[in-house]
Amino acid sequence: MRLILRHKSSRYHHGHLAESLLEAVEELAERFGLEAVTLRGCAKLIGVAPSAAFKHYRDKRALFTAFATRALRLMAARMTATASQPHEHPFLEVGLAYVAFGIERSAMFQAMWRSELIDPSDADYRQASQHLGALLAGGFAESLLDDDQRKLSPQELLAWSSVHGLTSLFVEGALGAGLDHAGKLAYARATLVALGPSLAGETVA
Amino acid sequence: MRLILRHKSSRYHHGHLAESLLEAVEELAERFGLEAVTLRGCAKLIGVAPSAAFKHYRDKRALFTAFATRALRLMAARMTATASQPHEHPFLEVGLAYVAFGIERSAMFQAMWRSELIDPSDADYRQASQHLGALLAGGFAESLLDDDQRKLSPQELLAWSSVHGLTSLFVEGALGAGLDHAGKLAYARATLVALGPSLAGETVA
DNA sequence: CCAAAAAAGTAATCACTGTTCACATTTTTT
DNA sequence: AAAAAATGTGAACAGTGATTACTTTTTTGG
Repeated sequence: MRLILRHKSSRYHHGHLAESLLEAVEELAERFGLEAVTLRGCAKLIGVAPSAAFKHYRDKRALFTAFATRALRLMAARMTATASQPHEHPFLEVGLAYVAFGIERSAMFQAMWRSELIDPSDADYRQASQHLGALLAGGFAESLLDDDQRKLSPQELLAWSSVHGLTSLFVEGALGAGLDHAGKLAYARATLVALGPSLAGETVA
Repeated sequence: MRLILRHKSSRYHHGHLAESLLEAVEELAERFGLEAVTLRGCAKLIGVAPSAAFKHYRDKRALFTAFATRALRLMAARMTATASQPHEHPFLEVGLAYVAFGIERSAMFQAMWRSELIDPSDADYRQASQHLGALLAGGFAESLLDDDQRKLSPQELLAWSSVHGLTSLFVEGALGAGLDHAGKLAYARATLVALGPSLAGETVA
């Protein structure tokens, strides 16, 4: 990932600072961990004064909320792309897209579920999370992070939980330490295949 | 939970500072979130100078590692207690113990999986995580966080993933926002019951 | 077209954080 | 009882998020 620095040499205005800050968050989070991401660190990486960030985000939480929002949208896009193609077992492939996104962009996956860093009243964030929720409905869950969510059926929740748990264990480092990307995905596929019997006869399957 | 303050009025030595700091971490994490827990905040809550903490823990990470270690041990104890009683469906009950622990002590559950806050080379931590791993073996997983872990069977990993994912979704706030404790557990039970067909004929079931 | 307003940057400063260090007090050991 | 070890205190340090007054650039309306 290439960071957008300044447009030309030493221009006063950066031009894409809001965008660049999001990229810096991911860059630093992937390298040093989400907890280690610092507003000043992001600003320095981009080559801008720390206080410039506050012209685009009210505070650090707003920046992370925007980062989580982007994560939700990217994940949704990936699942949509997967679902739009014909597959023998749609749930399996969409579930694997969920896992793959988590493994490949672990900082984003962690950020989108770390509620302490997110402002849930943010409009963009709410919209993105509801959109992902609608997508999961096509896969295995109706409504995500919604106040008046209908109760998912046991099979739907089981499907979501399995996929989410599998991804979390990989991302948290509790699983697959010795496996490369392909190995993790193969392991995940075998696990989700084993879920088949529990979903048989469901629209989810 | 009552915090241990000072033994008598204004005694110079606290007497149980290491222990008290761990309790303070949980207290503050449950109230304000794990990210908001501060060494100085813990010290102030106990009524001690900030620098006193460093006589018992090398740094903040060491304190959190001890906290995660305690979490692993408490969870292991709870699962052991559940497994030691006769049940019609042992996996189901042990899995529900996992979920219940996460819901009731969410700060601990979050801390034990937040690898950025943990020193994985800590001897106590390693021992506790291996012990929990051994317990999961009786339930559904052989080896946790182990370098040379054998590959879990798809069914074993599926069981662990489902339980872990379910707990995570509850703890992260993505699920069950409108449910009380009993409601969440009932929801979890229904979900894990639905996993039955996938585990049929396994030692796990 | 250009002055005025808005947008987007800077530098200095604030309170708070983790951490260290020299020192004080208590407890334990010899 | 003296010495040593353990466990506390208080004052510092650099790094953090955040605010403020100010500067520079871009956009806009008569």
